[in-house]
Amino acid sequence: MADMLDRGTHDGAVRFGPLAESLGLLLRLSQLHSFHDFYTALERHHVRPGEISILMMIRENPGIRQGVLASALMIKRAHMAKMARRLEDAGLIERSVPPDDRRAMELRLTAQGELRAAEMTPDLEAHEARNFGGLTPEEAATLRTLLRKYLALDAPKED
Amino acid sequence: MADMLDRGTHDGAVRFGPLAESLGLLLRLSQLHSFHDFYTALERHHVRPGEISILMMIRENPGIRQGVLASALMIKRAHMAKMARRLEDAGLIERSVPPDDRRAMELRLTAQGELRAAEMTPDLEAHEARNFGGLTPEEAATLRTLLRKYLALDAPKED
DNA sequence: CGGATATTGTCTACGTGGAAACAGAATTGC
DNA sequence: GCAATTCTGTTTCCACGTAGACAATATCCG
Repeated sequence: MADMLDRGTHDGAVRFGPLAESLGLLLRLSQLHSFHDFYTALERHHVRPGEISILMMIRENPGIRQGVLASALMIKRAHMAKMARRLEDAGLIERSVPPDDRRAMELRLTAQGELRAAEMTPDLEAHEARNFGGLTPEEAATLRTLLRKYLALDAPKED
Repeated sequence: MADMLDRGTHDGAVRFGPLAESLGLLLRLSQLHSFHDFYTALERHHVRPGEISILMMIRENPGIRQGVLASALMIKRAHMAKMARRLEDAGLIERSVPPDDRRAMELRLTAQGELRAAEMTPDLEAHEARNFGGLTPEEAATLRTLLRKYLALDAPKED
């Protein structure tokens, strides 16, 4: 093994330079890292990763409208429309037009959707318990808190 | 009109429930939030977001091979091949086959690529300085440190 | 009321990124 | 040396997600 001069010849020896301080890149790489683990942990439920969060959100917010859910998950309405249609075709959610606004589309879980969501929950929690990467559980908790604050998400308002 | 990060744009705020504790979703939302800001800050350079990190990485690691760069940025070789081709066509990078391994492809910035990278650097740094979201600079520094540790980017990994 | 504007979901075209198969080159085993 | 295997980049096809235009509905204002 030579000295450290031959960087760039192996995976672990690449210099990130200023990019190592880029929050955007760090978030991107972390998201990819977490996503890969997430996908392998839940693939056996035959539900796409993006659809999982939709199911869980509808379970927490029955009757939520597509656009509201889309902006909560930071995806576009066009994409939400496709996924909602697919989940409806799969029999997991039900879409209904509310009488007070016939443009809108309210989303609710079907019985089958509830079952699927309940089936996924343990795997989700197990994934969360393992998804610390190189962090201690305390550091992971700090990380979550910081991310929620970064997103200005910490406003758990109760009705 | 919702200009800020108010996911509860209606009377009832959207409840994230257990997903508010999901590191994967928090990372995903944070990455999307950062990405949007990143894109608007650098779109005038006419370089795609994914290509910016490639240019910066090549600048830090001249002669790096496509596959090594791909795994460092956690993207697939197939995709790296396309982007490298596009950057070569744009005259920003130069691709050369090293004599010791004629399968490989070494990447370097052209003079034009160096210029473009130098042009982008101030905007990148300005973006980093503004991209704290709801965090204080100290919290942002902690967040970066935690993300690097999560990715095991600080500790040099040996086989 | 009736026209102008905004909102909601949807559709089409496009860009981004991956999976799998492939060709060429390097390495290993015989 | 030669076949088999492995590694590198590439190609093709496909899934995910967005941008922009659209129709239908709701709201605002004269």
